[in-house]
Amino acid sequence: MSSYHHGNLREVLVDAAVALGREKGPDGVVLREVARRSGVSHNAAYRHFADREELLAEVARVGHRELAEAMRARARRLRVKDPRERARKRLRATGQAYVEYALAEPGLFAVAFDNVHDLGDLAGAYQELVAALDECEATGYMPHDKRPGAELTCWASVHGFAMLYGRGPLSGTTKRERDADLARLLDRIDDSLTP
Amino acid sequence: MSSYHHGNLREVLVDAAVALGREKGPDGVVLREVARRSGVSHNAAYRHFADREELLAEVARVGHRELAEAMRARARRLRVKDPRERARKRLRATGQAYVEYALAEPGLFAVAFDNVHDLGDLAGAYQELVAALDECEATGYMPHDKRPGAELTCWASVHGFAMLYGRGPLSGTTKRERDADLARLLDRIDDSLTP
DNA sequence: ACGCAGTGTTGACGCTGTCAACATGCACCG
DNA sequence: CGGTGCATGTTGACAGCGTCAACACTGCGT
Repeated sequence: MSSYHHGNLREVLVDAAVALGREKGPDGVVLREVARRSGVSHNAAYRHFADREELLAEVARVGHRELAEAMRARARRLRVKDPRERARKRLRATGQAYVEYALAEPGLFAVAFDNVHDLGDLAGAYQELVAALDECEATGYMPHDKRPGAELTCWASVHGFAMLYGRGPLSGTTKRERDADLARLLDRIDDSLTP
Repeated sequence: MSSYHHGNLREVLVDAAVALGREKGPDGVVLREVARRSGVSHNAAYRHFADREELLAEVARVGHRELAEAMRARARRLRVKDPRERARKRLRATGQAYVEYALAEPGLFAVAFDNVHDLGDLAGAYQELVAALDECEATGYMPHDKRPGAELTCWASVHGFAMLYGRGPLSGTTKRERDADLARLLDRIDDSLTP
């Protein structure tokens, strides 16, 4: 054993906790299992986190970052010239990335949303949505009177979809059918924001 | 003690479990606490439920019923003559009742959605939504080409709203502001379903 | 009158989060 | 250079949880 004092135990613990969150969701992030996987005694984590809650919050932060990054990455890949068409596609891509992340990482997504209490925690993802909507308005794709509150309606639709198809009552749906349903949802969002 | 054999312990246990679910959500439904509140030893519940999961499923069923009933009650109160206007108001009322139940009973709502695996569990509430949409189509308020998949978009919007404003990142919002946001959401649903 | 199936109880096990007491080793101060 | 204090890791304990096995009571059908 190189050192009794670990050096970067905190980081190792967070990594293990994130792995557990990814695999099994919020209830899978168990302090003693995190310690086991980190090759350290139970209780070692208490030198770095006040309690389980605090470790979970750290895992949640990782989820928030990954979600925001997934949305940003998807927007960056857009190759459209026409400004209005670009704005439209960008809003769509934002929503699609949100749902796809939620379905690809159900465990982390659940942790991320169980441990969020104000909008600031989701600043990254939220600002990506705001930027997409701003572009829709700036290019004239969306009329000004539809702009207020548009974040909420878009977010709610997409978040609800992720919930219903993730661990929810529609989780049994085929991927094929789910994709079609998502496309339709995005169509309706378009309809609701354009004149 | 009137009788060693209780008679209707199962019912008593479910009631206690429902009360706990209402107060503290899914994690609050603790077998031993349910037994304590029912004035019975821990383990008594095992004569009526295979495990905690099975008791939780029963609590969830109560949530499903209450939700469906809240939606039905709201629809029944409608007093509108003009068929198209009636259909419009009914759809609105359905969504509003859904959100209001979720926010009024966050604990039970969470239990209900954590323990649902197929659409059949929510048959009551779902059929209320289907009926409202059918009426929209039948009266010509909604064009036929918008009908397919309309359940999903409506449900997703409203469910996402309930999540975000319930235990989610927007739970800090004023009731006043929340009501305004909900009204706007319902407006957008209207926009997306009408030509 | 009796025995048996249904229902409730007691006690145990291993798991969890958390607290208190103890051990270790690095960094700094004399 | 030698000691010491503080950060960090360990050990052991406790209560609470879900669950299993063994036991106890009770009333029903024969």
